[in-house]
Amino acid sequence: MQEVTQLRKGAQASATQASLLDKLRKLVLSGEYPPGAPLPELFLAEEFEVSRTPVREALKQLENEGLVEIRPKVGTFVRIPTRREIVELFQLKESLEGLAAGLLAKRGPVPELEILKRNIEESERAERRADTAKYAELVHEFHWTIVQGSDNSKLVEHYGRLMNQLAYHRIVLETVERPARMRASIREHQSVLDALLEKDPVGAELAMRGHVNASSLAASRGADTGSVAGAEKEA
Amino acid sequence: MQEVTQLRKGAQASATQASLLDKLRKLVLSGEYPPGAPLPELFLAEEFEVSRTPVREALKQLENEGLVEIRPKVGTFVRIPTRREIVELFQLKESLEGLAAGLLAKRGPVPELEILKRNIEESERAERRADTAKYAELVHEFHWTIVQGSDNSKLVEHYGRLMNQLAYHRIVLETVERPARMRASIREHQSVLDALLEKDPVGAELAMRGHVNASSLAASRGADTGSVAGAEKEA
DNA sequence: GGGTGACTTCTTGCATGCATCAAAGCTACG
DNA sequence: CGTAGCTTTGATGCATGCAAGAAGTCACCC
Repeated sequence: MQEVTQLRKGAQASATQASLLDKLRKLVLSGEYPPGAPLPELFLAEEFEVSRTPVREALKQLENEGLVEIRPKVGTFVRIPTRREIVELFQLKESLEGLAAGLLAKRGPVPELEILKRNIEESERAERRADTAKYAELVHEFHWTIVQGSDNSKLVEHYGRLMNQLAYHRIVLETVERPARMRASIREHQSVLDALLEKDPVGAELAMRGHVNASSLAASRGADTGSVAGAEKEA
Repeated sequence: MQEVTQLRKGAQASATQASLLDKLRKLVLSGEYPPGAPLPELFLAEEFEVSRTPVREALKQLENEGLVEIRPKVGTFVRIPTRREIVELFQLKESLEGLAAGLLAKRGPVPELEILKRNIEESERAERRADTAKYAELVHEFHWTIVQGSDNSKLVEHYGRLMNQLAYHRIVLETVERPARMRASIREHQSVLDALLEKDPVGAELAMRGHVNASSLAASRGADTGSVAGAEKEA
């Protein structure tokens, strides 16, 4: 089957570049390559059946996104975010999501509000069923809906970068924070939505920030289970 | 220890690479290559006496920073930020600087406060002398001092990316907004500092946001210089 | 036995050749 | 005169060769 790919290599054209970056990002974010793991260009090149050049470019991009660290003449490694960085990112998250909520509130009646309403209803059902997986997915959707509803592409862009770096800790959030805070979290989502429906930007921003802050606190408290691999030691 | 690694991230990378990126960025930001101008790899390679490879990597980075646009198989061009993006970026700026001011206020007595105090004093002198160049520099310093004083490296990082994209409009701010708003702006700086001295995070954040917002309004009002090259055609 | 030095190996960094593709220009035809 | 299709051109995208540097290894000397 690979033969076909080989033969058609020319026809794939630009698909290579973007998809390679996506694949690599996914592998890093999913923990397939754990923090601290080396990512040799040649290895990846063979793995994905391309030459070192596109792999190299993808790695550079990932470095820029804060997901890997390139040490010149040494190698590329999956980055280990420090505890401090996590806290910093959560502070940013609070601010950006607050901004998003405020902007969305100013937009008046938009389809996003209906989506959020349904999201909360579904969340309540998931909570009653104790379906934490579904619940986690819904929470993720809720936050992204608000950010994208801000109608500010630059905000979405920065938020995306931020969330990529927090992707690891989303796992923590979903396994530690969620079960304990489900009820409270849903209530907070509801107050955000209430403020949005009343077109109250200040209220929406404050509600959102309060919610994110509460989640973050719970998350970083629970994050003391960290240190995935023993690669925490730095030279 | 990890801090050191962190800090070096931007600075390192085999002298050629980093300096090449800096040079290119500077040329784009300064307007040496105006918006819409093509940036052929080969041309730049000869210009800087390196091969296409490092040029290519630098351009990719600049694309990631939002300064250039790479159209596959066509070429790389200096990016023209749309009016809308400018507005979006100013919204982000307000939020991030507000966050920074709040965080700085929480930090208690730090050397930054003294720096800000002196900055305002100097600004007043510059204003009396009608020295707009010096004044512009001081304003820039004031804002950056607060952001860096937030002691949040991720915030600094995102803010830097943002300001790079606004670099063009800094010129507008400095030529249009400044002269008209000098007095008001200084007063606003003073109220930010007052809140900081009182360790009032909420007050500091609000003062900062009010100030940024006022500046942004003035700036976008004056920014009607848009549509530079004719490459604006949309599909 | 401990430490120092050169070496080996593995990795990246850069240069360059070739294939590919988008767009502009030209030709021929309706 | 206009337009469709072909050709030419110029740029990127990718592959690959080569050199340089950083770590770890091993032998050798004290």
